[in-house]
Amino acid sequence: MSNNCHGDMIKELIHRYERAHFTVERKLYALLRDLMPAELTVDQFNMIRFLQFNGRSTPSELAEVFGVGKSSITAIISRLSDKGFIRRLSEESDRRIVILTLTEEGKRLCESIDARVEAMLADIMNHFEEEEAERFISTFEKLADVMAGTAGLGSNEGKE
Amino acid sequence: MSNNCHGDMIKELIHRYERAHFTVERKLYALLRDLMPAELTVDQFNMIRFLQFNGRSTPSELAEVFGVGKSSITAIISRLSDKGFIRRLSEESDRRIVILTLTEEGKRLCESIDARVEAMLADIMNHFEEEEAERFISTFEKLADVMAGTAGLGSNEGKE
DNA sequence: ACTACTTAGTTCTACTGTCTAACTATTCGA
DNA sequence: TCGAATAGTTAGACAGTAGAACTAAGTAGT
Repeated sequence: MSNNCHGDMIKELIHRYERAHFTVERKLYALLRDLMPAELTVDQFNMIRFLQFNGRSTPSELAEVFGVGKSSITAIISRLSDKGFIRRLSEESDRRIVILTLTEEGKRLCESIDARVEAMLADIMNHFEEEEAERFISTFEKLADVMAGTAGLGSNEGKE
Repeated sequence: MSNNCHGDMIKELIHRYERAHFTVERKLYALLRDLMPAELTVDQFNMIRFLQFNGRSTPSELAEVFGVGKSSITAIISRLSDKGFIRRLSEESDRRIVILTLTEEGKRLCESIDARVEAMLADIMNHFEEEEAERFISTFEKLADVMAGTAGLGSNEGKE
């Protein structure tokens, strides 16, 4: 077993990753939560945000992207629709499909929170040299690709 | 404004970070969820895991570490205690304090899930050169330190 | 054209995690 | 000893989640 030390090395790296991940995620979530206005949760903001980038979407697509069941999406969308941030429209060509878009108020709200979120992230990022940040994010993107590729393991396929 | 391009650079990095973060977190959570046995949620596993590393803890410490209110901890601990994974004991020297430890069954369960989680993470990590992984994790740890330091902004202090 | 299957989305029910406020029990301090 | 502080729990509310049953709409086979 000449690769014993290699295995231990991996184990060590995993352990370090887990610790850092735990801290970063908890803290980031807490910071985000503090930036939310009273009428919005972090999850609701993420949904609105996706719609702002995407322009429009459907419940099925959101369920796929967010990795949750469609009934969860219905619940979130209904709350956001009640608050007047999201509009539901039927697709002309296939009336089963629901088209989701932001209302003007939704767009405004999203932009104003977005600005604060970016400022917060910029604050954090300023603790790093540009080169280190660039390298970190590049690896992070590679990780995202790997994870997206490992999709098969996600096994949310064919649900509902 | 000679640093306009610098600001844009930061903005670009932030945007890339946000996209990668979103993908990685959603996927990681989905993978984790799939590793959980029927009787445990991901959050419950995280709590058990912390106790395994820490040996023992108290509701107050858990609330601090996990960044939530003490009543949330009571709820989670009660469920885990009902299932026989966690034991509640009163501290001799100050009977207000509750000491939390894992039962033997809790330890066993944690170890078996842990093995699977590590295998899953090792799988992902094998997509990277050791040097890149090492550098990534180092920056990640630095980020964790920065976030922990930014604690003041977390504003969960003095809650309850 | 009629029937059966599929797909998109919603509704209903149940559970977990969360917060806040009110409460109990214990300790500390003046 | 009495009042304040501390540790934890309880109760009530709500968001997010899953799963099963449901509606509405489109698709295919015959």
